[in-house]
Amino acid sequence: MNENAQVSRITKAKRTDIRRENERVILAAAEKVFAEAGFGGATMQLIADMAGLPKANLHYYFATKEDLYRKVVHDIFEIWLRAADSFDNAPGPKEGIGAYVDAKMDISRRHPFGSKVWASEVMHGAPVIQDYLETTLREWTDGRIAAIQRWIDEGKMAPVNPRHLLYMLWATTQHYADFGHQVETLNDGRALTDRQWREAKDSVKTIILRGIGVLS
Amino acid sequence: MNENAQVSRITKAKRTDIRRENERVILAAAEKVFAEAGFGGATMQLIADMAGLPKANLHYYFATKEDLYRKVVHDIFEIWLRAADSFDNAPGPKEGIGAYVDAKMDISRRHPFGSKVWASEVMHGAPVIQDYLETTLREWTDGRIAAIQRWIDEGKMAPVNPRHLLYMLWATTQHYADFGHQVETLNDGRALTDRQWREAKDSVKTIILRGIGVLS
DNA sequence: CCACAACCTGACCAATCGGTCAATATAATT
DNA sequence: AATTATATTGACCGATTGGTCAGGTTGTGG
Repeated sequence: MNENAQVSRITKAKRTDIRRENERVILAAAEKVFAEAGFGGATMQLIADMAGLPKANLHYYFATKEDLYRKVVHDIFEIWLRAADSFDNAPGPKEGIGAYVDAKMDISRRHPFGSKVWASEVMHGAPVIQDYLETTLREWTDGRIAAIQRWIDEGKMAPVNPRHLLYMLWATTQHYADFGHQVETLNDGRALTDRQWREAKDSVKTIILRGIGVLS
Repeated sequence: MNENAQVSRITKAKRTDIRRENERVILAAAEKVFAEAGFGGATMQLIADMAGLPKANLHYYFATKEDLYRKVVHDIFEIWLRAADSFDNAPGPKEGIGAYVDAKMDISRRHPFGSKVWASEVMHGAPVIQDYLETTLREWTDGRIAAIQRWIDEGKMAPVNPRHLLYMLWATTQHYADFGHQVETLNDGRALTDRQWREAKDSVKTIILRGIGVLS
């Protein structure tokens, strides 16, 4: 019985793995195709080919193209939000904003497809994640604005408009993902090296931190 | 004969006007639809409806969907490049970069659709304007980098990486167009007022100019 | 007024799309 | 070994797409 239970657990895990692995492969392929072709330009056939599965199999795991897309957008939003943790529990703007830039730049480098999908979604009027913008993002933004305002009130940084500072952080860090192709083209068609990514990070942090008066 | 010539000139101008006016209407509709739906999601029928013309009429003026798209992208690129003039003939970084931010922010406000089409095009790997990136944009960028470097060498601004400063300028100013929907949602769903646009401009300029050491 | 060119458009077409389904194969349970 | 649940897939379908075209209308120069 013990043996049976053991086998049962193993094989049960195997079936779970099939589903999880296939969903993972499909989501990865979808993220890339949606990023490169947009929602309208992406086809289930293209995603299926990239995932190495028959198209009908995709519909077994994700009922519709929109369901699949929604999952992709949701996943990148989770990653995006998690980067916010760098902001919290920071003693001051230098550490908090510095760490946030680092985290967002790392996301741009490691999840360029997801970043593009998110950008594309917002650019087209956020048809499927409008509620996220109005609830979660709204609350997150209000919280950070309050934190920045507190730093200003405590004299830890120059009095700048916290909202526009946030927008500047988002825009600048996302640029390296969303406009990565342009950045690469202007870099002789080559992807940025480790050293170049470090220089980009440092440049962004230097200008912004000095811009808010926490660097000489 | 004089009368005939006069009439001829008028009527000839009228025919030219028909073409020019229809092309204008079609391009305006196309810019909006491409921006809101992406190239793949846009349909000739939707553009035709928005332009108030039969679909077949669109194909009379623009042979294919891609031709139409190409023209839209080309037009916004021209506007984008023209904003660069603000950069030139400036005595120093404070005036040059300040004027550039102003110009780019005005473009984001007045041509939000075009900005989105451009962003979308680059995000999807610049399938139709790759040559622009490699030639015109490349030369423009190299020129401005040299100009910024000259300012640095002359001690007119802090020594920052000119390339990443440029990227920051592009990203930040474009953000208000490309992510305009997000900005609007976080502004209680209302478009920015004149006053808010002015505040955005001032915030961006203050942070960046202080960031490069030309403001106390 | 005539002849020619430019402009307009409803009807149509092949291709492709997202999605369905019945039949089959594989894995898990008893 | 039999049964059930899950996973797989080729073939198919209605709907929509970009694009075509023949036949019409309108404007233009002689």
